[in-house]
Amino acid sequence: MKFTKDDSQNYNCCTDFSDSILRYLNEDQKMLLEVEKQCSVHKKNDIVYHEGNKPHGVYLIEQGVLKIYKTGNDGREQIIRFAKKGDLIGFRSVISNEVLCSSAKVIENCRVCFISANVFLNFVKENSEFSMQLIKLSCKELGESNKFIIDLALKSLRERLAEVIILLTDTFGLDAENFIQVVLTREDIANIVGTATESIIRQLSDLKREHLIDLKGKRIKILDLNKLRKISGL
Amino acid sequence: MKFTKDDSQNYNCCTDFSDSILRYLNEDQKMLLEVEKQCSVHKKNDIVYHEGNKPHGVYLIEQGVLKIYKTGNDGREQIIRFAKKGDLIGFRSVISNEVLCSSAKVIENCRVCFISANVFLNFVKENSEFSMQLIKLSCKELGESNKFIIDLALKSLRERLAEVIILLTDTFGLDAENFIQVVLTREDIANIVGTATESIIRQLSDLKREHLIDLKGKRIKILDLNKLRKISGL
DNA sequence: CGGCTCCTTGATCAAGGTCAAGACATGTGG
DNA sequence: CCACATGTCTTGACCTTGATCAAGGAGCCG
Repeated sequence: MKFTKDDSQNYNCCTDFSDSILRYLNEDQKMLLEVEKQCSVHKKNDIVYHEGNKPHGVYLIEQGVLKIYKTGNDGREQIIRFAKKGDLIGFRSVISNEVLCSSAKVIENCRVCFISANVFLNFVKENSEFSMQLIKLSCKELGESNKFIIDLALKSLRERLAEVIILLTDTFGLDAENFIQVVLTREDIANIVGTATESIIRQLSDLKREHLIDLKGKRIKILDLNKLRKISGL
Repeated sequence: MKFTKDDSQNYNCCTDFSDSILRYLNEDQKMLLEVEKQCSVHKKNDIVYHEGNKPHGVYLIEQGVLKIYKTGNDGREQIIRFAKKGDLIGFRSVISNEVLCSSAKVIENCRVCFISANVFLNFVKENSEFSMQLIKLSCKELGESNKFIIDLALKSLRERLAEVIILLTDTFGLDAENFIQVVLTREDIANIVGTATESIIRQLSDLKREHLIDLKGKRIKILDLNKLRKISGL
């Protein structure tokens, strides 16, 4: 389990919360946060937190991409979702005061801002607007998780892969050439879709053969989003 | 879509909130609730709410059992969880102000207490203790949903069935003869586990042959909970 | 009794998992 | 810069799991 922490903590980061839930903190809380926050930098494959451990606090993603996943008994991992700039992670376990039920691993080098459990819980207790927004956030995530359950239970591999490609497109956007702006291994994709790496490779080349996507190494280029949407059953 | 509503609404029900999240309401709110609540009785197979509709409010289960499920494109349904006495359902959609993402159907005749969206949202806004508890509740459900995703993605049919039997035991308890105190069709069980009815029947008779459970009609008798736990991989 | 619904079993089949081998790419140390 | 090692991708062959289809049985109720 690798863990890298940059020494230069608490340099001037996280000063802009405008696109995160922290924008709902009041002025006093924002000032407190400036003092209490602990920023750090993590490299690809670093593990920011690991399931089974006690949560020490929450993390706001300043920059970069992480995967949030759980590991099964046989070691296979299932990716639950991704976190990127502006996302708050780790609050579920802090709120419900349970051990962490998932791990967070860096996919693209990132900068995160740590807020200790105490400080965070006080923010929630003392600020009804913030707590309302946090309920909304957890309800939104709950809705997404429930949708995920349906997908896994009721959809075929092909349908799920099409849906994941759309999800990645929505989450990370496309560049000028219509490539999805994130680089994942085939194994990562398999671990989102919930299948074997080889199966993903076969399904991807099917989609390429049908001219719905194109493949350049690990990068995926979107050719026909509408047909993908149709396949995914949305 | 059947829907039965007893005429005798608002008879003396729901006076005891001691085992539900509504116990965190303050005295004023409890009084308001007495005026605002709308109680009703629903028979087996009634649909209390249906996915895709706008949510009008939340429901507290006074008595009985419901299944919370989603329907796939091909009509197959996936049960997400059950609700019983003391459970609050429908709040996710009310909070995030989206259409209902699941349906609720009666499995055992039940009495529910309806609280309109407006009244409920005011409860949340005005009472920080209540809102804190609601965050906890939704985080707890989020944790369970995430666990469900792993099960579906990483576990075999046999493992999942063992886990569901344990879940049913924990949720509904055992009677004096060790029968699980809920009656589900084989199809219902299949729709929790996420598989076909016939597959469930085969797996159930395997477990019976191994003397881990016994079957009397629809009723399931627990013979060896420890081995079931072992199989489920918990 | 006849008409439901639900359960059960057997036969067959397809989707996707697993294993093995090779290709390609990337990175590292000498 | 090369040689090597490592990680990832790809393909083919094969096999297992569980889905589907079909038919019959059991229980229940008007």
